[in-house]
Amino acid sequence: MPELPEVENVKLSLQSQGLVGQRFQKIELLRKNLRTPLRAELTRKLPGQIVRDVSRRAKFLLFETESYVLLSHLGMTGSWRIVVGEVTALKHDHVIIHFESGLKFVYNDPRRFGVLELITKDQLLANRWLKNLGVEPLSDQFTEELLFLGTRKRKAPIKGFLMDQKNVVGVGNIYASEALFMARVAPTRPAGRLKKTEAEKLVACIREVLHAAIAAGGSTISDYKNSKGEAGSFQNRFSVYDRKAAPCVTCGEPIRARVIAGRNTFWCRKCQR
DNA sequence: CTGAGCACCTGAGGGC
DNA sequence: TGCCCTCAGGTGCTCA
Repeated sequence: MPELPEVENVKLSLQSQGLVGQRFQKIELLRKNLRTPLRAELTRKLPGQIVRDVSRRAKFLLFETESYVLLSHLGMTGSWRIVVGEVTALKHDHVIIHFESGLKFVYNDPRRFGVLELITKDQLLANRWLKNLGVEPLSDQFTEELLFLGTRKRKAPIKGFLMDQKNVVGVGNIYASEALFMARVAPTRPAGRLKKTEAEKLVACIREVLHAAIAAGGSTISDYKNSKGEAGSFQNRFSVYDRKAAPCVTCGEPIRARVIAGRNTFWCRKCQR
């Protein structure tokens, strides 16, 4: 479900709904596992803690309290919703968090590829989910040098390089295709054959696509919603993603689709080289 | 080290 | 209507 723009919008909607400042009262675990075990320490350690900050690192949400950080990854189908008053349990609700204010915070995830883990603050850098993550694409650290030098001698397609979270984070299957289209680089191109000027262009296009998608509330293909239940609209502006055989928005050539780096990939063979 | 393929899981949609 | 197949926004593991 969610790439960087969607996770960023979940973060923003949670902030606007007043999650920061809420004090945990009770945590209900409705099952034992998501992708990893839901540890019972969640129910013991969080009560009494206050949410001090909600942030995002790569595709993870970080709920920070005085002593801990609650890490949440939405996998493909995870979602958080805030409920005022009684919770009507839905299918695939797995965790219900009660705050002292009466607000409820509910995690739903049909495929259960998500992750929810509590760590202490001093474990942040060493944490297994966070320690190997690459640079944030919207930060100053994501530069053309990094992309150019990082891709030298890489033979695999550039699209896979962009989706590998060890290199740059937050870019998934949708935005890799969209950014490559905007930069006019074919997703099949061996990463090491990227020219310097193209690396520069690609960095700018990744930023531009992600910013535009964030501003549009993310992309809702089937079920993505922010914590207020609002869908995104960037799917209406896809240039290539999920547009197999449809005319290229630039030249009219039918959009190609093929599995690259393990995922269905869309591009224009005329515009992208 | 790199890169490819598979695994995890449920549900939606298409073909028959 | 029902069955079977394929595919889906992610990512860690194993193997060559």
